Amino acid sequence: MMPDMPRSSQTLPADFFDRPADCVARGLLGTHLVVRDADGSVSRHAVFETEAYLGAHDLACHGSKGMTKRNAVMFGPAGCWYVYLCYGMHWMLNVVTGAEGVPAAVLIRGAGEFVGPGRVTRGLGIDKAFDGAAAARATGLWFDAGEPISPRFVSRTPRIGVSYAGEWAEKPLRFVVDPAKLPTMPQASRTRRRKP
DNA sequence: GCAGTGATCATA
DNA sequence: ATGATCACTGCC
Repeated sequence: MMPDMPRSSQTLPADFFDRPADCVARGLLGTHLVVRDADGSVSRHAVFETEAYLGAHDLACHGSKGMTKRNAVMFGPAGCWYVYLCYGMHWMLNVVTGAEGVPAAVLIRGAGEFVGPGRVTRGLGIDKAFDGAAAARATGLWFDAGEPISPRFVSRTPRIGVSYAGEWAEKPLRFVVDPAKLPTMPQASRTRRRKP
């Protein structure tokens, strides 16, 4: 290991993702999504919102319908990108988790200035070209470790847009770094409501 | 509140 | 070949 490499620039290894998706989704909060553009410049975006899709038994997970051409990478090794088009317009960025054969992944819903999964990919120029690639420096899109986020700043809610999934729609598998709970980041002007 | 948008998948 | 279905966003 490089002796002077700061922790914040350590690339998350593939085995970071070889865990249940909810563990990975929680663990990704506070890490940095890093993208290298064509000109070699690199930008970093702190992850603040994720969702876990647990596997074949999770009725909100694409993998619960069996393997198709679209979702095949979910069944592959952990640490690969799963990117698909939603509603004909929005690319969804996921990272595959867990053992091979288990169709699980984590959706990146918010990072840096980008609020919402479609805005993350649009802002970072991510599309189908990354589908199936490894989350690693070599592919130009990866995660670096960041400052760990204390549990007191993390909220869990049901996942967005999966109401078709029965009881699975209600499971608290969305993870959010709640800006209202962060003492170091003044958010008052953004969150304050107009007085009646 | 709801239209836009097009790949994907099941059905035939 | 056809139709339903979307892990969403932006404007009404």
